[in-house]
Amino acid sequence: MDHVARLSSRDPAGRRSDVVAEGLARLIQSGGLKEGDRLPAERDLMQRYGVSRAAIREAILALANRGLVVTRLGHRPVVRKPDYEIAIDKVGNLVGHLVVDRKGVWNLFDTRIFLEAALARWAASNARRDDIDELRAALAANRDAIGHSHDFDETDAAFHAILYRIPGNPIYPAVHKAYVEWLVQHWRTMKRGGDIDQMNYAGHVAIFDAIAGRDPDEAEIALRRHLVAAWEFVRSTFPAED
Amino acid sequence: MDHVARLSSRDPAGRRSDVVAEGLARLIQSGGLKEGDRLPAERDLMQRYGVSRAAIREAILALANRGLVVTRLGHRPVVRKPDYEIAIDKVGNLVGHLVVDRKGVWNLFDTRIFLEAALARWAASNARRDDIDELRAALAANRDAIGHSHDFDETDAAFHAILYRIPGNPIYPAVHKAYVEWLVQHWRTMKRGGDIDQMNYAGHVAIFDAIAGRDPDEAEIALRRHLVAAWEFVRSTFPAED
DNA sequence: TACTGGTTTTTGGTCGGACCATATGCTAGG
DNA sequence: CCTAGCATATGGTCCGACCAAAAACCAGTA
Repeated sequence: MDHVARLSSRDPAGRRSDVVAEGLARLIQSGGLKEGDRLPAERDLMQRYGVSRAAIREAILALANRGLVVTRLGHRPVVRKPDYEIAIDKVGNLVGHLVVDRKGVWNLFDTRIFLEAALARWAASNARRDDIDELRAALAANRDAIGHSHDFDETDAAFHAILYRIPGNPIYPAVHKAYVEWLVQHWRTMKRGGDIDQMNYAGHVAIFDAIAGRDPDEAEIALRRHLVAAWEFVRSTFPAED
Repeated sequence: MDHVARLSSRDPAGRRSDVVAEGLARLIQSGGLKEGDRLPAERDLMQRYGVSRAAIREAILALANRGLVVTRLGHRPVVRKPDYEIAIDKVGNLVGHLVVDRKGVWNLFDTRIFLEAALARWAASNARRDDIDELRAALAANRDAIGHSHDFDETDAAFHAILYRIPGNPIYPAVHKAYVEWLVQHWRTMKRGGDIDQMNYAGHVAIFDAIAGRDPDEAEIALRRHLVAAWEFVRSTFPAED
């Protein structure tokens, strides 16, 4: 009944902490520990699993690194079921380490252009009436924010976010959030005037018109043009190279 | 200035292990420790950072969980510069925890269809001569493998992999590798005969013909048809109908 | 010289106990 | 009733020790 039997001195399963982490992970995803539940104290767990507290701590740390629990000092670890956003968030700090050069950032930005172009195409073909209405509203908000850098960035991201939401797959919004987080540092540094906002807004208008006009090819073209122009600003944040 | 831990002696912004991990991570990405290098022994690090070995161990474990180092028993941790494949691999074992139900798997498979359809479209428009040749060769190998389940799976994946390689962005192959790993468990379980292979091969032929014929719309349609059919088999591995 | 085998050293993995820092809850005093 | 303060719970850190696996070393042999 108790699958967390004590670990014998000769265990084929690798590190103790891995065994504990695996057990706890299974416990969580099997529903034995629901989201928000606090898992047992370290001193309890070391008795249940028959291992030292160090092993327990390393196991919990592993879970925390995977995003399955959150740890606060003085608190028991709290279970947090992983969703796509957390998953991509976790890989985010890794990606942040490898988009340090222009090539890395371009690879990332390239996939954004590619994915978002496909999303624009999809929207042009499959967007529902209220999707279009939402885009229209976001576009209006974006226009009203021209000249106010912070607000414009907000409404800009909001407009693009709708494209990621239209297919109804929760993975896309998570990816979008990741793109914004990864790339924001590369354009937040540059000063810009209302003319740039004007240009970006015009790009949004073109995208919207194509989608509302149910023209997939034009939607893709408009979006590519818009993002390629945006890339020019991102690349300008890098020192001169090839 | 943001998430970087301050090294102030007054108020350590985080746990000691976090400070150490951050320091080592910075050391790695700054090139102080090149790929393949073995970082100092735990007993050395505890002296350098002036913290206990437990803190060092937790720091190294954190790095290992992030994929920046690999640890083997009796070995010093070996630096492994993160690449896209590792990044997605890391998020992979997380995703594996949340694609337990059909809805989760469908969300994932849906993105694959979406992305791969866009890739097929791209290939139809932008593939070079040798890309086409490679597809043709992969198609032939796939045909010859009909009836041999294992070989067919191999050549099947190889054919699709080419689509991910054509844009020349290393992120796509990494994503493909992840798809295969995440989804393989859901179709490896089902028995199938040569007729299924025949059907899948026919799908590949249709995709290739459309790409070679430079017909983006048809390429996307053919690929969607192919993968939607494949999904039917994936879904059949789930017991209850909802 | 080159190989082979075992011995010593290095190094990660584990353990137990202790102390500290913080959060929570209980309790006594206003 | 409310608040300050103490007791408790719990995570964070440290120490010193031992074990096991891998590596490094070295002597003996062919």
